[in-house]
Amino acid sequence: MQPARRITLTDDVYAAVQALIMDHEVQPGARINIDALARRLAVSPTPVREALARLESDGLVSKTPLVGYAATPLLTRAQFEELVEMRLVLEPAAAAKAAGAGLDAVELAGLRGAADLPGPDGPDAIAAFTAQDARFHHTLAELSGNRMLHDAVVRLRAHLHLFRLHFPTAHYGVSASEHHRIVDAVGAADADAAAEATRAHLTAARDRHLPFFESR
Amino acid sequence: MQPARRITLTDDVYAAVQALIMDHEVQPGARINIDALARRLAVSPTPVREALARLESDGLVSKTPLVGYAATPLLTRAQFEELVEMRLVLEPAAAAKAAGAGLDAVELAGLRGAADLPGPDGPDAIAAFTAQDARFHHTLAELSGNRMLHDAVVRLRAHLHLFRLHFPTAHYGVSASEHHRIVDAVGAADADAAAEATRAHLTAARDRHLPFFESR
DNA sequence: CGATCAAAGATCCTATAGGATTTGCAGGCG
DNA sequence: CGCCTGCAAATCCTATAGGATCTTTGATCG
Repeated sequence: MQPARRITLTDDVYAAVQALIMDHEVQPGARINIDALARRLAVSPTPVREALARLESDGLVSKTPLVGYAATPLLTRAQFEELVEMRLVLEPAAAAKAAGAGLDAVELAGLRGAADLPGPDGPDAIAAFTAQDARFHHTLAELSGNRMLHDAVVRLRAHLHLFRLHFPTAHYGVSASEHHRIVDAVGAADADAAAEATRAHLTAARDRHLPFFESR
Repeated sequence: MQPARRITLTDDVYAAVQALIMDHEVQPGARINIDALARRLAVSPTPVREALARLESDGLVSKTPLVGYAATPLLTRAQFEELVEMRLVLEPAAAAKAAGAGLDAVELAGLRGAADLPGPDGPDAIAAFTAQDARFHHTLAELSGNRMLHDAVVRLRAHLHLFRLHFPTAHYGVSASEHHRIVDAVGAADADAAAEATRAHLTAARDRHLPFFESR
């Protein structure tokens, strides 16, 4: 049995700062004061610095020497296109591998459960939607059986999450049916269909998000 | 003109530790003492700790709380297979995008120059071979025009480099012709041929490396 | 002879203090 | 009126010291 309690402050700080950025409590592009953050979290600057170094690798903050850290600015349209391209490379491949992996009933049920998305009711509907959508794509990547592939997908999700929360007009319910098409193909062990369904979902999602860039 | 002098110790330490691991001056799996490393590099533990945090994100070291850091152990056969799978997802896509990007003569010449590989003569022939091979795949990923794709490929190279140096029987000259097939396809702006040539190269390289696992 | 327990050593983790650098603003000059 | 120079404040960066934890070694008991 593990202690279940966090042992290192660094991990706590890492999670806290990640949440801060994800929830836009610190605006994109805003500078991050190490000392202030340390006081706010009631820890010393050292673990803060360590956590920020890890977050820099994840691309959530950027560091300029002798100046400080800053939250990564919002994605430009070009970067967004790159992100979609990258997802189109990774996620169809993950879906295909999951389809060919011979999943058992439990794994398939878990994926199917993650495919459903919450409706537009309730508080924090946007956050709930985003979290559940992330869970589905995470699970799909995990079921590919390739850990490196999974990690790469998770890495990208951070950026997408960041982007979406800032343009909160999510499209409830639209993605769910597309998700289920993917699940069905995976369940049928049809690798080509799974990849194709994933491609269709990603391009559709891309087109849904694209209008947000018109206003900038 | 840049100061050319080190601005942050952390970056220097990061590079130094990376080199230490890449050159196997610290054995895979060996523990890394923070204080000893700080003394060796003549810096304080703080920047060392910061650099190690970044290296952990890169997967070159692993941390166990209250115990310390350790160099990542050698790839198991399963992990090696995963790595190849991952490369088969990323690099053909990168080659295809490079082929469709309409490269100018300068860029194409740079890629062609990187495709040649040094012969088995001279000191540090293995290191030279590995470095040049890395440079080719690096350049190819960069010419895809997608920064995220490029970063992902670079991230994987670290692991492969680690693996190869430990099994130093490289296959000089074999890869070069395969490299040139890729360059030709990219130069002809034939995306499908570029992807296929890259796939062929990667699977061939995989088969060349596979025998090393028999003896373990 | 093997296993268990205890204590010493080493190491990591955290906190605090001082030096160096950048940034912002005020004042003077062209 | 605009631009530049100098100063002050804030911030980051580095170094050092102390507390907590794990690992290891040695001795003792079954």
